[in-house]
Amino acid sequence: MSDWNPSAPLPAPKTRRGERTRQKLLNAAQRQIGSKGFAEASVSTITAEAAVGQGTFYLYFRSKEDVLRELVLRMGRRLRRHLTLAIAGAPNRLEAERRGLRAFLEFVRANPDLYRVVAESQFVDPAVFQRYYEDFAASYRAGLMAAEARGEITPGDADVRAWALMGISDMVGRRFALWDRDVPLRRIAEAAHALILAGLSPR
Amino acid sequence: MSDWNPSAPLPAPKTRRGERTRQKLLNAAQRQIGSKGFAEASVSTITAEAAVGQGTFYLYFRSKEDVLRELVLRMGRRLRRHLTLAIAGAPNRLEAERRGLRAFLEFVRANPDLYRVVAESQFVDPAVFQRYYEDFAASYRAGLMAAEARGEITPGDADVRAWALMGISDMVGRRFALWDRDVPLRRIAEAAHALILAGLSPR
DNA sequence: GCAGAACCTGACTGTTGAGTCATGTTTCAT
DNA sequence: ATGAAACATGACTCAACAGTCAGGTTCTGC
Repeated sequence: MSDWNPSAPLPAPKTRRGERTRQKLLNAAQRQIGSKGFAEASVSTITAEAAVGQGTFYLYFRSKEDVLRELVLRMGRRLRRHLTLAIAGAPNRLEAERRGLRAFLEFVRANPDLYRVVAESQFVDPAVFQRYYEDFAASYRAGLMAAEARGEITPGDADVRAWALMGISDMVGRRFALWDRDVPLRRIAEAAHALILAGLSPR
Repeated sequence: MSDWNPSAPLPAPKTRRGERTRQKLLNAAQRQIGSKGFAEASVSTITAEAAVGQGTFYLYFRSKEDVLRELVLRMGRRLRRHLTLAIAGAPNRLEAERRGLRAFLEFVRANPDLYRVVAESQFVDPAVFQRYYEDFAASYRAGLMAAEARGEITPGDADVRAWALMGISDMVGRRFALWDRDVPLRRIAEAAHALILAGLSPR
C-alpha cells in the first residue's frame, strides 16, 4: 500500500557533495556517450572518467538509459536558452528565423556531444526523444501562428511548417556544422535562410 | 603475399540455395532490427526468425554490423528506385519536387523498418550512414543545378538547398508518416511543398 | 551415381558489462 | 562533539551474446 514507484526519478541529492558528484557523473556520461556512443560507453568507463566508484553511479541513476534521459533534458534546456537569447530583440519573425538558424548551427558546432546524445536517445528511449522534438515544435508552431496573425509571414499550415523548418536546421546542422567542421556557418545559414524566405519558385 | 583482406565483403553464395538463405537472413534482420532496434536484436533472434542455425549467419555476414550495412544499401536502392519511378515524366523540377516528396512520405509509411535501420546505422557505421545521405544529396544537387540552368527555379546554393530539402523530407516523414500513422499524407505533402515553393516571406 | 564443393548445424567457449551489497567514510543538524 | 543520515566503494555475481568449430547434409557437374 505504500506509494513506491519503480520508475519515479531517484530522489535528488541532499547535500552539496551529492550534487557535485551527480554533476560529475552527468558530465562524464555526456563526454563518454557523446564521443564513443551509447553502446560503447559503459557504466564503468563513465564512473572512471568521473573518478568515482562503480557503485556510486547507481546512487544517482537507475541505469545507463536513465542518465541518457537526463542528458536529453539538459540539452533541451541549454538549446532553448541559447535560442531564446539569440532571438530576443529581433524586429520580426523572419529576422528571428534568420538569427535562430544561425544560432542553432553555432550551438551544434560548439556542442557535438549533446547533439549525438539526443540522436541516440531515439533508440534508447523513443518517448523522451519524441518529447524533445514535440516541445520544440509546439513553441515553433506558436511563433509561426503569431507571426502569421501579424501579417509577417504568408498564411500556411503552421504545424507542418514547424516540422519542416526543424528538419532544415537538423539536417543542415548535421552536414555543415557536425560533419564538416571547417565551413563558415554564416554562409550556410544565409543560404538556407534564403530558401526559407522565398522558396524555389521563380514566379 | 596473398590478397586476403579482412574487410572485403564475404564471397557471394554460389548456389540458389545459398542465395535464398542469405535473403531469408536479410529479411529476418530487417524485421528484427526494424522492430526491436539494433541493440535488442541478437544474432540468435535473427537466425531463429530466419529458421536457420546460429552458425549459418556467419557464412553470409561477418557480424551484426555487417548485416546492418547491407540493409542500408538495400534501403538506398529501393528508395532510389521508388523515387525515380515517381518522378519520371514530371514536366519540370517543381513538379518533380512535389511528386518526389509525396512519394517519399508514402515510402516511409510503407517501410518503417527500413527507415529505422538507416537511422540506427548512424551509430553503428557512420561511414555508411554518411554515404547514404551524401549519395542522395549529390543527385539532388545535380537535379537542382540543371533546373536552375533551365530557369525552372531561382538561383541559389544548390548544395545547401539539397541538404535543406532532404531535411524537410526526413523530419516531416518521421513526424507525419512514421509517428503519426493515420494522418493523410497528401495534405502534409502539399503543405510542405507550398513552403518549398514560396517560402515564408509575404513580399 | 559419385566426388567434391557448398551449405548447414547448434552446442560450446570466452568475454563483457550491468547491477548488487557489505562495509567504510563524510557531512551536517543539533 | 556526536550520532544518524547521506554518500562512496569496488569486488563480486550472473546473464547475455558474439563468434567458433567439428561433424553432418545437400547440391551440382560430370
